Amino acid sequence: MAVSVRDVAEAAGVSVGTVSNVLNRPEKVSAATVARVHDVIARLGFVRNDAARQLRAGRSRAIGLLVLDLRNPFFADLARGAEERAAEHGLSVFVVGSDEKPERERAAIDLFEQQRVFGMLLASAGDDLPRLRQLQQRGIPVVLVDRESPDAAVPSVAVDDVDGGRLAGEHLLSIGRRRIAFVGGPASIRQVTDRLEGVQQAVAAVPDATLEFVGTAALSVLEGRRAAERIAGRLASSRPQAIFAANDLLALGLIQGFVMTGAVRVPDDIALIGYDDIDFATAAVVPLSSVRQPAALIGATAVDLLVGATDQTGGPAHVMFQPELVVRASTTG
Amino acid sequence: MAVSVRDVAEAAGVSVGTVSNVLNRPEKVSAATVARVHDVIARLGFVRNDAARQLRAGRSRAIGLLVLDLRNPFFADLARGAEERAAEHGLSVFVVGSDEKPERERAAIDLFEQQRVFGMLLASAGDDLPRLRQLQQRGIPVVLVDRESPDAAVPSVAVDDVDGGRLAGEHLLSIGRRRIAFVGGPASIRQVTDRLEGVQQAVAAVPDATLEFVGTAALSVLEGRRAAERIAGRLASSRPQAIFAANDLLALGLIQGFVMTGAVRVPDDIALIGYDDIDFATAAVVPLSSVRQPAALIGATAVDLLVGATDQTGGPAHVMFQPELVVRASTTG
DNA sequence: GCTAAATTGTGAATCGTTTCAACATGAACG
DNA sequence: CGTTCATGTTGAAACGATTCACAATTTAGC
Repeated sequence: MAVSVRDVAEAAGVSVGTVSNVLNRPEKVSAATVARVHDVIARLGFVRNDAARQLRAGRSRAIGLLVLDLRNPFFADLARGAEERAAEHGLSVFVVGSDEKPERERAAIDLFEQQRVFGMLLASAGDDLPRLRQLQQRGIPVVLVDRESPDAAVPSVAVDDVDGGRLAGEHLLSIGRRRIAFVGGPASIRQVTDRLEGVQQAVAAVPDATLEFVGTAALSVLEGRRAAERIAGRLASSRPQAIFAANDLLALGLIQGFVMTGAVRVPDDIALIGYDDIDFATAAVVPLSSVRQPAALIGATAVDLLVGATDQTGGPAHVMFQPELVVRASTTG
Repeated sequence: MAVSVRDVAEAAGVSVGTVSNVLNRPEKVSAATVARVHDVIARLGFVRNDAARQLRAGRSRAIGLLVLDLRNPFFADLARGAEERAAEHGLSVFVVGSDEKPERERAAIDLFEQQRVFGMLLASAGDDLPRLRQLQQRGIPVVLVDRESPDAAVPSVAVDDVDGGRLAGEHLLSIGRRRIAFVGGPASIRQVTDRLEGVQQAVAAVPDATLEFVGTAALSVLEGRRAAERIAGRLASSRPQAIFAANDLLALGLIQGFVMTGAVRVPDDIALIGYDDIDFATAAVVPLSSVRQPAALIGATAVDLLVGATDQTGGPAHVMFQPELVVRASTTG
């Protein structure tokens, strides 16, 4: 059906080896032959078959990127950063979202392995250390993204989420709030537990401050709205004075919910801070305070680590970025 | 290096053909052999090589999905809808963003072709009809997404953008505004021109109404903010009374810009409506009116068309959804 | 004019899986 | 006992690009 190197070779009156050389090492072939072969390629509409190249080469020219949630702008930015950097290395990126589900995560990693990807960037919850070691042993480089490596042998690029959580907590305390609530979940997600730990530390340092945990089923706008309804449904006196949401999607959902019920004013009744500083945080009803992470840079750096990890033989690298507090109206009051 | 069927066959004392049968048609193999082979597979850590399967099969089990902008939640939703439906068919989806750049679009399509994807879903600007015909001729099914097919032979699933534009325009006129502005661009993007055409029709139907075109370099939050600054910088009397933004990202940027400059109140001074009805529209400073498109459904339907297009031999299908007006505070006044 | 060296080009082997015609083996039947 | 059938299993061919040792041709050097 499709045109192959063999067809091209025949039509151009050369051997398949020469066609391959024209494609991959044109300097090894006389100018006249290169031109002739290219003519035939254009005329016949020859398109290289990646599967065959890859089979021969042993690995693919694509990177597998697994993210927690494609709909979260933070991960979209991260993916774009990775894509851009990968393109500079002549690689492409295969993005898959796990939707926070461990089984989808496993399925994606299996798929990547079957595809013999160049390497994997894992920005999802998974704690399957043995699996990661196994992948490395099988020669597939892995970089953990947006999460600190639990194992020194696995390179990682992350932002210090505990520190970010502390930053958020300290900020809420600094504006005089004492009854703090952390809204987030499920606890299987590392980012959630780290950020919670950070705010716990901050709260523990102030004698009369308390921390409440409000669980959610996911890190989505919808779940935020639900949490808001639950909180607004309580007696005003038992509501928290400030909320730290595990990410901006939740935080925006919370604002939405509070506005809809009308019972809670932000920041007067409850101050609110999110995490990630996505574009939409600025445009919210009440512009949202947040903890910023350099999403695109994280993605780009992860690709660099992956490429470096295969080139040089130095030990695995661990890059850690510092989160940055961004104060807006939702915590100004 | 890696374990192959040959290794498995040898270790299990069977032929490679039998190993393949165990993997693909276990009912053809005796239960004892199936069990033995599976044991060996687990022990040796055998992982199928997709490249080899694909080379043999002639095509990949992955769908290529090209979108205009990965960071736009509308496309993220669309991608998720496609991914989910594809999974039901045992297919995976390779999502690539073109960032509105024709050359990146071409590169992505070339990549898909080299990968011998199962089919392509194109939700990007491209008007390269000959290329599409060529792909079809070469046996690669193509479905145009979120854009009406300019060629009956190419199946498509879309929302009537002209109608959506008219809906938005009529709504702005119905609340008494007469000096309307359309903010969007570049004009190379079909969605932009279609929506513009729709609002033009609506405006043309009302004698004293006028339409102004305010161009942007991209459909992003940042570009929306810039446009807002330009508009807010004019004399109040020469500003439009209502704005229809080509999508919600732009609209949210406009709101952000207007709030920052403080010179323009929404909707009192300028009413504002966007397009796509992304999740964040509800949570905006001023909840944003919008024109809703069933993003996930569009993605899922596109996959169905692709799968159907290869199965049955009926003519190419064209699915058209109707957009829906969603009125919120940004146009209530 | 002859040899050594450089330049071009060749073609068979290879990657790992699937397919399929052919072959055992054993059971069922008359 | 010989034939037919069903059930399991085999092994070689194919998919298409790349590689690499080798061959053919040209150029350079003396």
